Amino acid sequence: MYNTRQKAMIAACLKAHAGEHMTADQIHASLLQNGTHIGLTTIYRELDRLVNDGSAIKYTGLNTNATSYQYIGDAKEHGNHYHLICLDCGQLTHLSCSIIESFTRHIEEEHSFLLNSQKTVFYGHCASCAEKAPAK
Amino acid sequence: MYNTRQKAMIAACLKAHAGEHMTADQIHASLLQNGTHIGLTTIYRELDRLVNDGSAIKYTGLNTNATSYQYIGDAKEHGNHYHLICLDCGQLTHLSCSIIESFTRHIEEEHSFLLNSQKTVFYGHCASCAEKAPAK
DNA sequence: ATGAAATTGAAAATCATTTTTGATTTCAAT
DNA sequence: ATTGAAATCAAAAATGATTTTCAATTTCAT
Repeated sequence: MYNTRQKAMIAACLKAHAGEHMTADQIHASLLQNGTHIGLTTIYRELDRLVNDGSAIKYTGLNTNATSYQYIGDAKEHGNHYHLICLDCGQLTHLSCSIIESFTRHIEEEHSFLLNSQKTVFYGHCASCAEKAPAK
Repeated sequence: MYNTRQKAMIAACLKAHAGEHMTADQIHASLLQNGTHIGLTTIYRELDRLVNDGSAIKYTGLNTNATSYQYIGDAKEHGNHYHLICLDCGQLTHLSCSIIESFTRHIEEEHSFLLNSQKTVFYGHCASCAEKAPAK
């Protein structure tokens, strides 16, 4: 795998926005603002690679219809943690808690299923959004 | 909301395939085989309604790129349960287990997040697929 | 039976993503 | 440094799932 300016820039852009998730288009636009033009095709290709690496998560079907991506750290360091996404505001929270291990183990031992923490995303409502919209 | 033949047939088709998930196209084709032609537009519209009702789940980004739907029971009876999907074979399992409540409560009390069991899907590997492909 | 409101569905539009293709870049070997 | 094969890039065209439009049809409360 060759190292290219494009790969570096795309990864850098995602890292720079580590708190948010971005669509391929947004990354494209953001890079343009910094004077760097990279083909959308390349951005899609590279995002796929980052997701496979485990360096980014891919979100489909959030409030919008466009797929978005978020940086979650270099391939190695992502321990066993999950992500919570608010269905209203889209805010993402990292869930790092000892309960994960016991839960994962239970699912594995009692239900014969190996959870994938990278592909699984918990959807729901964050505290502030849950207040606004009364329980349904 | 008016009752129509189309609504009935689409729901019936999903129920008839309760174990699997189907794309809009597959439903369209399946109905055709039974001699019923219903516009794709209508099928999409109706599927959205079923999902909002909580009578069906919508899956995006499984192995494929097409969205698929699965019947999960009438609006009322879907208690607090989750769904496990195997990333390899696509098999869906219902997770009804007391651990859900304690897990949900923990997330709510300790992490201020209200999980939505309809929107959240656990991805991973079922027992038989996990065997075939050694742990990665 | 009547008609307003809801629904249907064909055709056209949308739009994110993928494919194609040919040019360009990387980097290991010389 | 030069070379060249493998990898990568990116514009344009294609794809294909989903949505929108809108006129015709159907439902059901009155």
